[in-house]
Amino acid sequence: MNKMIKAQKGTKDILPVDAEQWQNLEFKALEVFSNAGFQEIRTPIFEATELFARGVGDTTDIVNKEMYTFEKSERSLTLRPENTAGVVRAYIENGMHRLSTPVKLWYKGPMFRYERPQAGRQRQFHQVGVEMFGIKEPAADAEVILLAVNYLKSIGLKDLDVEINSLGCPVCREAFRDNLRKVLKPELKNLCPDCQKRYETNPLRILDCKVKECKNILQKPEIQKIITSDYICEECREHFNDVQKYLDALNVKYKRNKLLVRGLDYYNRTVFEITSNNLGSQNAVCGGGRYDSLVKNLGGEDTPAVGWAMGMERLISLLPEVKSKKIKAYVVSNFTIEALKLTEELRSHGIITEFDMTNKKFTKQLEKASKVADFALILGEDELKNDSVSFKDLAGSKQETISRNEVFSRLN
RNA sequence: GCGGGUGUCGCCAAGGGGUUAAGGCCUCGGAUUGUGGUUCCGAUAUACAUGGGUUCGAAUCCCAUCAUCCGCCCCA
Repeated sequence: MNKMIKAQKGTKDILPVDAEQWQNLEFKALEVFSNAGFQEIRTPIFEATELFARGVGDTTDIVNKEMYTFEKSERSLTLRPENTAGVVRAYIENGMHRLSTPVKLWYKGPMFRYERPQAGRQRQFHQVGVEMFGIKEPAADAEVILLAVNYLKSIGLKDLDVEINSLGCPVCREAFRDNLRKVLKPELKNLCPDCQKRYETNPLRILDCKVKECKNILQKPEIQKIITSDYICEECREHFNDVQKYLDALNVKYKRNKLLVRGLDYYNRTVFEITSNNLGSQNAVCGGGRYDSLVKNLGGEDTPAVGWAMGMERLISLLPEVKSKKIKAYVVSNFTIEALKLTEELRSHGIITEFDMTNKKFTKQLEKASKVADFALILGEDELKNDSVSFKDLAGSKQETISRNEVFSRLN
């Protein structure tokens, strides 16, 4: 035998047994998002590397160490690690700011990140997500969060935890960042190496460091004072309060998590995450927030936006397994032409039908039928003479001979 | 990039140095000759991740590599 070629590390085949689950997730997405006025957009799987560097942010891990980048004709291209940047690019490039506001889009598809695979993490994985452009008001944040909750409900996931926070705007966040740096400076040497880097690149991320020493340092009163202070400015606070007011009115349960800091640079104001306790350490099924400056940063009109993405593999791992549907009817006959014709006729009536193509012995065909189908339709010499069919319920042992026409009503 | 666990047929597995490496499931073939789901027989024509080493002898002990899983980082 030749050497086996295997699926690459961190990639998986989605086999027929799983396909039904995937189809259901996709179908429900179409249904729920359309209902809320979101339209599907499909963007390319690879884009100019620069799009992600500028869009996602060049201090992020995603851009720094996780991108699948390759050169072709002296262009640097990258397999998309997420889809917000791509959707924003398409929004700008296609002049979608001229469409009536808001522009509401959703997408699904594979994303690629070069990381060590583990539970709930693959190198090729799938996300479903929504983006809404053109609305700066907090109602947009609330609608988008509600949509996430509704989608999860529609696929059968309830009781997940919604956490929200506000990162403030560039102005107030910068002030907070400076304060944080100031108060952390004396402890800089005692922070873990990662946090020492974060101190430079994104000090907010130090807040959710899991290293014990860092956690202890953060407990110091003078540091706590900064962390717990409501640093965001008046306008940002009002925005955030409204978001919460709307969510309350919509009966969306959430927790405020002051340490929630998302890893992508483009977020401002509202950020949120939806997590589950049943996922191991990769516990987020949904992450998102507002990104009011991204469209402008990527060369478009200044356009506020808010959106989220969910990891489809993680959703599926939370869902109970489904048994695949059985074949409805199995035609048992040694008259191949007649079996073919009856099968085709049943299928044209929308009945899932198979017949035995190998023309095996009667008992063998019936044995097969009992394994894969609900009903056997026996078409032998006698039945052919009378233009009838023997209709056998394979769950029990009832069998009766009925006319051809009756078959369809029995099976519907 | 860093830590830890695990690799025996398509799947689940037993065996922890000694002649043909159990068993179960699935699949396929056969027996019961127009009646299946039970039973019985048989097959899957060289399955111990790979490469070294120790040994008279290795699936079993050692080393390396690879794969996979779990955790860190980060994210969905």
